[in-house]
Amino acid sequence: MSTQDDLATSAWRAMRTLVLDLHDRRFAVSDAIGMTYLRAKALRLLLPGPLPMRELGAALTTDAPYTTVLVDDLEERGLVHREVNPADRRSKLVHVTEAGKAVAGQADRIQSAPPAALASLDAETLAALEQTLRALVQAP
Amino acid sequence: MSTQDDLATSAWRAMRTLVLDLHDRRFAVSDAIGMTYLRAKALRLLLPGPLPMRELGAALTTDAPYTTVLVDDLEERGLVHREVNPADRRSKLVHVTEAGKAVAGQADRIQSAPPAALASLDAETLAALEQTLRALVQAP
DNA sequence: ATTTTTAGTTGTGTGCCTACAATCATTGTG
DNA sequence: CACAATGATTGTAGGCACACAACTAAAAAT
Repeated sequence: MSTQDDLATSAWRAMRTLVLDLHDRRFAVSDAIGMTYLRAKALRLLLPGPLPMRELGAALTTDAPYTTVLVDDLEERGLVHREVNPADRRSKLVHVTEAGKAVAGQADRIQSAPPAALASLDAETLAALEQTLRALVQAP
Repeated sequence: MSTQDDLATSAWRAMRTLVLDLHDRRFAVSDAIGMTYLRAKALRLLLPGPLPMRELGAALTTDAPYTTVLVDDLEERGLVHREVNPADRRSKLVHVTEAGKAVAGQADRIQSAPPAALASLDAETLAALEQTLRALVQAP
């Protein structure tokens, strides 16, 4: 049982090392698109559909005032626009513009490009890895 | 070939989601030990042995001036101390104190605790995952 | 021996993010 | 209707990390 825990810890440590140390893409992303990682994350979150300010802030773990600042900036860049929520005129829905989608896609392409060593695993190993990881993401 | 790339991208995305979104421990760490994640990282880097300021800064990707500020802070907290490098009296070796080791250990325990779903994988799947991830970390 | 290079420090300025208080408009509740 | 609660905004203050310039001390190069 101790071995099981040790293996899990080792696997988790390796995963963290890969993502945080060996292949951290945050610098590359903000460098390529000329804005901070948080702004890129906001655009990414808006891709599936518009969100009210409040929900966007919750997803970014930013408080309401800073969410306003952030969306102001994205709006000035033409990547996003606000619309009053017809269901509740207090709230505003944030939509991504076409330009915003382009930037989000660019950021996603950089972030999601797998490390060379991962891409060149043999087919079976890769398939098994992918399946296990996907299950872990889905897990409760 | 396209499938191989897709699998690699999917695996990489899942890994990033796990580490960055679902099980980000940076808040928990800095909250528990009362200092920023970067300071905790510095302590962790010094665990295997003392490092000159320059190498520590390189490992943290901080420039020389900020490395000084950072080590000043850790030294005031009693977690670290400087000694002139006997081999080159220009440079200083940063050592972790016993108190520093305790804090680093605490941080590491929080960071390295694997998610429940990972720890409860069946033995074969976990062993295969661990082996693959460890190979990826070692890869050039 | 003079010059150049390297390691570290001090000081200054700046950007991003966080936190909190106060305000306005709109919605829900007694 | 009066009142409280909610969504968003404006303003302010602070910490962390980053970047640049200038300086001291020691080592290396010529």
